[in-house]
Amino acid sequence: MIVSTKGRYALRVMVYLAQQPLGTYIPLKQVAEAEEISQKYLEAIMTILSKAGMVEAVHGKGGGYRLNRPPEGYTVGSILKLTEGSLAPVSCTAEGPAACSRSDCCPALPMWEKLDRMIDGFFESITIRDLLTGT
Amino acid sequence: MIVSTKGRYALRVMVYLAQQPLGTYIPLKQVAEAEEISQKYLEAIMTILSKAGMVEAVHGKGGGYRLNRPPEGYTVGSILKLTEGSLAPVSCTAEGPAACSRSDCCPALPMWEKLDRMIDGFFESITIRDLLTGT
DNA sequence: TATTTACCCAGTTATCTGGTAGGTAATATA
DNA sequence: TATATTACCTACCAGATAACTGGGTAAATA
Repeated sequence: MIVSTKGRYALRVMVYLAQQPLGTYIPLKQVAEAEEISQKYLEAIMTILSKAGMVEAVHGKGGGYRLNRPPEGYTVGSILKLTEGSLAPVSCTAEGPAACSRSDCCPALPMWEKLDRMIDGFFESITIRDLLTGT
Repeated sequence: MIVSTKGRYALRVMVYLAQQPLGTYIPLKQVAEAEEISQKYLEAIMTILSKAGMVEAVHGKGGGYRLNRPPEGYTVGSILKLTEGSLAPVSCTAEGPAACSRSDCCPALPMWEKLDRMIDGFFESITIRDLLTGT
């Protein structure tokens, strides 16, 4: 499994926020209820997105989260990489320092690298707007 | 991570067997030593491949494993599906009965399905021969 | 000051990964 | 026939990860 609930929840929140009136802050509680996701779990996810500058967060009453770019400004890849850490389908291509000792003679390595690039290209070619419009 | 060591070890064994003199049975011990893989762990993997008819196994002295098809007769996908169980990158497309309750309105589902088909097509288009020759 | 919100940290339960241990069954050779 | 060699079977285990939960603190507003 490449993408866990963490990344999928993040995408759902971004899509949800993209559907809200422009500029308004949406409290997490509302998102969690609408999307039927554990609010506590979402908190951790949103903090990641907030720290990375993907969303704007405002404390206190009337606060919450909102997007700071148009939906087409977010690629699915950028959100998943943040929340999942990596999208590498095999550890062979994921780790830099802890590289496989057989990497110089591994007959499968080129395949993994190709797959890696393919998956990255796939996710980078899709934006939140595409998810909204079903393109 | 889509592919764990289990699937990667299976591929390595198949490549190793493909490099041996035609028709000879190779004991697991030899494979494990040459590939530096835990023999006990490999046993479990080879039993899966053997039961599925991917390799021929012969007990006793002079026995071992050998391929029963030419290397181009094995797709990487067929081996990985056996050993990994599934290559689905998200649980959304993996489970049949335990399907997601939001699948009918999920804006991301088409994306997951497309990715699923892409990955499947990728692995099915590569054979053990391709790994051998580096094609 | 009280309430509402985001944010931080620690623990929990279940599942999966990558093994290990200790056998049994089948086959060949001496 | 005895012995060694091989595949195969069952069970267990330690560590990591996923997916939460609980109990706070900090910031902002009414």
